[in-house]
Amino acid sequence: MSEKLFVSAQEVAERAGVSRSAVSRTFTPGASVSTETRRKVLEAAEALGYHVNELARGLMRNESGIVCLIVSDVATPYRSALLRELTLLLQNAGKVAMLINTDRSDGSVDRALRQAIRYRADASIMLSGMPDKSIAQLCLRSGQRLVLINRDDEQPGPLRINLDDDEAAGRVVTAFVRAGCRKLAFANSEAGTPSLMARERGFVAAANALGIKVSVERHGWTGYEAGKVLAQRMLTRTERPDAVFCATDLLACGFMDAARHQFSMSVPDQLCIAGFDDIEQASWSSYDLTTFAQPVSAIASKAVEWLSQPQPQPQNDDTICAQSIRLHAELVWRGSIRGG
Amino acid sequence: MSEKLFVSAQEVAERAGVSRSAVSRTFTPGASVSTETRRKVLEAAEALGYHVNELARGLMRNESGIVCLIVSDVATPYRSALLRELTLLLQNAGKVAMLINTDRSDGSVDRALRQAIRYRADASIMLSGMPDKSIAQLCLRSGQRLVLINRDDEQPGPLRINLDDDEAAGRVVTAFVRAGCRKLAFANSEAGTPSLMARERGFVAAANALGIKVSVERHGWTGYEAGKVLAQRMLTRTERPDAVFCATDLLACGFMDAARHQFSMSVPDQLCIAGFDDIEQASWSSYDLTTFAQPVSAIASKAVEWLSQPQPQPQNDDTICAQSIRLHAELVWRGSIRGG
DNA sequence: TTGTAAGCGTTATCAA
DNA sequence: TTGATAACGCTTACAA
Repeated sequence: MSEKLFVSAQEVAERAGVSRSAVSRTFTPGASVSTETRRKVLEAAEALGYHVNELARGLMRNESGIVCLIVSDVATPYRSALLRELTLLLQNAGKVAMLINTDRSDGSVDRALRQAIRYRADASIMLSGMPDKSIAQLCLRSGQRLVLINRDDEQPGPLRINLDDDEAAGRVVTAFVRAGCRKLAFANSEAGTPSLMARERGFVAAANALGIKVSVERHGWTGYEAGKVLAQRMLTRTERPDAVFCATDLLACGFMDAARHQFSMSVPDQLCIAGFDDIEQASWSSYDLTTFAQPVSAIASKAVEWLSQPQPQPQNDDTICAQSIRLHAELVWRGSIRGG
Repeated sequence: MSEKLFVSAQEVAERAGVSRSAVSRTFTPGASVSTETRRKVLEAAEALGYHVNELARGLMRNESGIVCLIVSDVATPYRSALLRELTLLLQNAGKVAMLINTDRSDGSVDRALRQAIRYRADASIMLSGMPDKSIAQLCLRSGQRLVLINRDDEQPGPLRINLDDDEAAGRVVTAFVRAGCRKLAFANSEAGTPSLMARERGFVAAANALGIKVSVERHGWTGYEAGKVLAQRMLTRTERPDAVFCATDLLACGFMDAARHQFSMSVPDQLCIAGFDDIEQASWSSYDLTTFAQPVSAIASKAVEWLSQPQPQPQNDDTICAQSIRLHAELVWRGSIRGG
């Protein structure tokens, strides 16, 4: 807006009595400047309140330092925890996070990626949604790196970080059975994201392998309220489950509250419950929920580490060095399953 | 990085058989282009996968479209809710959010603001911390706008959004007294931020006006665990309070859990509790907490609205059109105080 | 309505 | 080590 308000390297150079390139070099790590010129420049810069213009620098270097975080439901405990970790590590790596909110509307994710391209982000990290194949390819062709966290393995993108959801789900079955439960249930949302579905499949498969049938119910969008509704549905049946695995902690909290306060059931005596994510609330005394911990900091550091590496390889247009990382979700034992 | 990967307006112009300025105009709302040229340009752009370079555009226009959100403890329910609202509204206003995480270390906030300057952000919105006066002045002189949410009224910055914390605290006293409570307590953190202290002062003052003494305790950093510790301290005394106002919902949840599960007290029969923020968890059945709602969306829309206004006025260097907005925190009645 | 040309604040190249 | 000079990709007078 309006008249030249920010101080430019030119002005600093004039005041310090050096060339503008001397100023540039002073602020470029690893450039050769004599201590004397450096001192003069820094002094002038300080006095004038000069700060490098990253817009111009990014234009020249073809590297903006910006990393886009594409995410929906930022206010959700698990998402915000991951966000915290990512922004922290990005900052330490000398990058800066641009936050783009998506919703469930059509094209929301694509718009986010286009935004990332317009700002010439060095990379985009997707925590939610699935990008259209063509737009993702455009990102990659443009030299933008793409990281997909807990997204589909089918999705395009050079780095994919996933958990062992299905295998984890199997471990819950073991825990439930060991606690003497035989009437298992799985409470899911209708979101249908790959990780959610993998948990469901893994749970059902492991139970079936033991000759146990699982009643599955899906409702809403992975929130507390949906968990309550699911409980209302499953606990009003003639044959109540004696153990339920909820696809996320938020569902589990809602389920547990409904079971206790609306159906006067005691957890874990009459009903064992397990969740997934290990959000902060899972450890609160009122819930004391047995759950799987998302290795949030491991996820974040894998992602940022990968982004900080120079540039993997020459890039042949199509499958650009796709890489997949599978992390382990640790079971956190608490009081919502009998006989820990 | 490597060879020119992104498509430039130049290339689009060549393909479309027009000048580069025609391309520029096509992507500038309100510029004069004939429908025919526009069509040709859009076609070529689509085919080539062209996207305006906001870095270069920002350089020219002296307006980056970037708004920095400076915040600590992003993963906290209230903060992340505010963050959600802000990013959403900013996007709708055609801006983009840059997220900068601060911590309690010295200079953390100043570093964040310097980052904002380097990226030539149009504005910075501070949800946490207090900027050094000199760096804040630098922002303002540089033409960057500053919004302070729930910060000190003393702090520099042209737009300050605050709540009526002290007045709200007074209303809790009334509610407690009406419920028959006489032994009041206030549970605070050691953070000492202006809004927290205002709640404390308002509560104590209103109680004193009624001839009631308040026991005040401060501990930790406004989290669930701190609430538990505070409960342990205040409930092991010979004279237990019969009502406690916690400075935030997170403290209240911790306090309530400790009271119930460690001291077997019944809420609200033996102990009335109130909180502040109205985080999602406050409405969960296990807590059912009476609290004050932060008018999150009002806060966000006031901030973004103000940013979207052209540019208030000519700006005389020092106190640049400082403006203060005071919003009302509504009491949300739930079950943690008797006799709602 | 269109094209030409001059900047915006950097960094990179290349002599000196 | 230093200083000119040419990019980078865009917008915006100004002239046609």
